[in-house]
Amino acid sequence: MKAGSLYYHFDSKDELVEEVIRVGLATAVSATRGAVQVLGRDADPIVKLRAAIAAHLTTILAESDYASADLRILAQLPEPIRKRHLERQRAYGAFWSSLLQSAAASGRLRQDLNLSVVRMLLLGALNWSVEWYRPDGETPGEIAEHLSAMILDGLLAKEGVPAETRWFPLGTRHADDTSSGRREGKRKPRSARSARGRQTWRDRGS
Amino acid sequence: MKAGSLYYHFDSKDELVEEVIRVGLATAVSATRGAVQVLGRDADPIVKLRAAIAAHLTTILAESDYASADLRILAQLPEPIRKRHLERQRAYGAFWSSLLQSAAASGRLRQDLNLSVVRMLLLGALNWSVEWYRPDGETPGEIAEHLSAMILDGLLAKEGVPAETRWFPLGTRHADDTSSGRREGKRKPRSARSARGRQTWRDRGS
DNA sequence: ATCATATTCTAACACATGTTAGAAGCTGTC
DNA sequence: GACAGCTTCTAACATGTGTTAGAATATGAT
Repeated sequence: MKAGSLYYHFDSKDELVEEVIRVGLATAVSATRGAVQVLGRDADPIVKLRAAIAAHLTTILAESDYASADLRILAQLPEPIRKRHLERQRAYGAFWSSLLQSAAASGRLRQDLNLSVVRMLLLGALNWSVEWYRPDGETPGEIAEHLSAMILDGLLAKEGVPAETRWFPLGTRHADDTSSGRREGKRKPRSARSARGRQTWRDRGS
Repeated sequence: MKAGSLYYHFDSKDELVEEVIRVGLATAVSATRGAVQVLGRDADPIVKLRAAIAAHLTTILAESDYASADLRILAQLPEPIRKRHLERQRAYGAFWSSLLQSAAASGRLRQDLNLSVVRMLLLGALNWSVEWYRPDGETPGEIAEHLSAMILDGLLAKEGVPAETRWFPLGTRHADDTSSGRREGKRKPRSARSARGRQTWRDRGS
């Protein structure tokens, strides 16, 4: 299909984009909800969480290009589209919240964490995988197991853990490394350009 | 500065972009390395990890627009630039690997996880924060504490944990929800467009 | 085969974005 | 305050991208 043909189906490119991410989100929602639902109403909330993690990950990595497109472009969408989409995402976020809250209510989670932040970090670990996942590496299922292991063993309420390594304040900022080896490649010399021009700007990076 | 003036400093827009993400990466590297270095050679590897997490997060969220730009645009860079940048990132990845390996070598981490995957998931949770962080919510430091708590209490080697909730296979995919309520908004009717045209495409989303 | 309808293509257009040359405006030095 | 060198601006150009109308082609029913 050539570019122009698109306008038979959509009024504008933006409408197409919005539809793509809308379907992407819907696909992820459907897959994740479905994976949890088949477990039954009163399945272990932790098991539900694991299932949701695996389903979400599998969807964005292997099943839906729309879902991964969603994650990739969300940040640089035109404001009105972005706003509408964020609105749609709210329901999905609420679903994850409910998963976490159920787990918390069952007494299986530690009590000292803000579940909203936990949710964001959890979904972040999942979503960022579209940036590094390669089909020839670990499968989505294996990755999901890893994340579940990491996250849940941290979230599961447990006793008798040696609480030695406490939090540590931020270290001092260092100013090395910032301007790495200059690449003097094949630069066609240019009249008004001086080495100092570059230098000046670069210095702000440190 | 007007757009054209840029070309006094850079030969092309792509060169500017590459420089921005290069500085962004260098800033993150510098901050994180620095935060770990001030702890001294033989500080607790877990404490080092915590420091790295906090430093990385603070840099991308509050200190360097270049660093956050890096994360936001990396995915849709022109291939040659992207390739070079990935190459540069390798060293930073190796740094995180060494942090994890030190922790593992000290016997503080569980042995059943692939550290590469762990690293990716960890950095994913961190990096994705640029998508949702808002200055009026939790501070980068607080978020870092959350992530450290989640991640480390899962990673720290521990004994006597009731290993009840085991992994669960993916649930069946469901086909509901996918095409949510159609928005018949203010659509200017168009000659050749039929409802079925849209419908057809949409069906692929399920 | 024919026809109506659905879909795609062509070829132009408008508009946005990347780029350039040269003029103009700075800044610091003698 | 005049000069040289650095930096920015102006105003054009080139190229890329979003969009359109109408011609061309595919599809399915009769």
